[in-house]
Amino acid sequence: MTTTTHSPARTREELLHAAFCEIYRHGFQAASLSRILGRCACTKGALYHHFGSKTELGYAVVDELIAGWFDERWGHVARAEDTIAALQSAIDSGLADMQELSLDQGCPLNNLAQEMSPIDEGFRLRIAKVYEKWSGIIADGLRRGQEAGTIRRDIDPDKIAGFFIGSFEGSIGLAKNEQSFERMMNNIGVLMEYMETLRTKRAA
Amino acid sequence: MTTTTHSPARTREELLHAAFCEIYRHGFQAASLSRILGRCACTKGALYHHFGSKTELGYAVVDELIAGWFDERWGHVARAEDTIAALQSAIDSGLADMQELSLDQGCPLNNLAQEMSPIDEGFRLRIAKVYEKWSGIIADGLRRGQEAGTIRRDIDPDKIAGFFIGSFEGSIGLAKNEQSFERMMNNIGVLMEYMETLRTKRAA
DNA sequence: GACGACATTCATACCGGTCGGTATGTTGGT
DNA sequence: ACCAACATACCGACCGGTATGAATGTCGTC
Repeated sequence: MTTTTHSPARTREELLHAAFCEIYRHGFQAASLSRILGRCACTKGALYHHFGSKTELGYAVVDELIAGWFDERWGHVARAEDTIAALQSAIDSGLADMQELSLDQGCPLNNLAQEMSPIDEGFRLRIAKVYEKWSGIIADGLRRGQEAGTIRRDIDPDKIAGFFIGSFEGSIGLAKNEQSFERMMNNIGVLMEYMETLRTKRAA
Repeated sequence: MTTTTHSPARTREELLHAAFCEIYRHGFQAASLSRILGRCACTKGALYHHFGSKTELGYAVVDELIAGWFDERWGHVARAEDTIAALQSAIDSGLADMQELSLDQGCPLNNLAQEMSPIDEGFRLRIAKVYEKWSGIIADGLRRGQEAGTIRRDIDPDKIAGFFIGSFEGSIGLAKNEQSFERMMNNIGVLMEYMETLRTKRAA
């Protein structure tokens, strides 16, 4: 079991991580295999042993890395009693990452979505799956609130969930171009103020 | 003055248009000069006569094409009495374009912003200029409304303008990945409902 | 437990194609 | 004669992908 060199799974993970970094910085199309390999000290043989093509490597980054990070950040919303408060706490706890990463480079998922979804159906479907899960968590939470009487019944949870995600991603994208942390916080602040208006008077 | 072939200005415009189309479809980095040239039946000599590099060609697309289109669509908001109604009418009048273009390809400016702003300061500044003008028009309109008593005085026009643009672009981006016109209309609908809450009770 | 057959896990060298960019030639107007 | 406005041919660099071979276990057999 113990090997002097890397285990095969370890090499695969290193490739995935290196690929993600290059894709995050330059986009998928402009991320060259040689730079990815240089970043993790692997060779092309290792890459094409674990992945059939550059595209499949990109797919794996979405499925195995990015999708997991979204679960880490937003998963607890699914088990929270107060959905709106849970969204706020997810934002607050990710604030450090957002200041140092999202502000410069944006959201990895949104970057890929904007670049690849119109030209590669495989990327589009994989990205859509992540968005659907995220959206479903929020919508379900709002529905639970409606049943519990804490969220207004005259709003459509699916619409609101889509609006939240769209506004959230749009705010990161705008702030990234403006290089303004203040812009990002302002926009998210307005968004969360709006979310608060979805509570029933009884809940407030 | 009359020439049998193209005038120099005409050739330049054709290059700009072809470059925009390729950049819009594939992104700036993946837009190859050979495909751009094939699209407008020009040669590399013509391109490098009018533009110093591929990057300068891209800059010109932002400055001379995209910026102008934003003025066409949103410029009238600057002269409108009811800013929120003017935003709604700008959306309504652009609905056809949004259904056939934005839904598949997204917003040209936002696409470029997400791809290029982190890796090329020249792009970032040119794109920021367009966003600032757009944002300024909306914020100024809201300020006029505040002075006239039709817009609530407890809101910050600059914050709201940034939120509007972020949500708007985010909604287009989300709908583009989901390929759902309904998602886009839902999100913009929620956004405009929120904008309506910015009116004073007197104005409503 | 020694040994050979086999599969896994890579490393190296190389491929044709395309990239952005340039050097030089040609043409038409003034 | 001169210069703007191109057209053509060509360049080295780099791209994604492949062919081949070398280690390194893995496992059945005796």
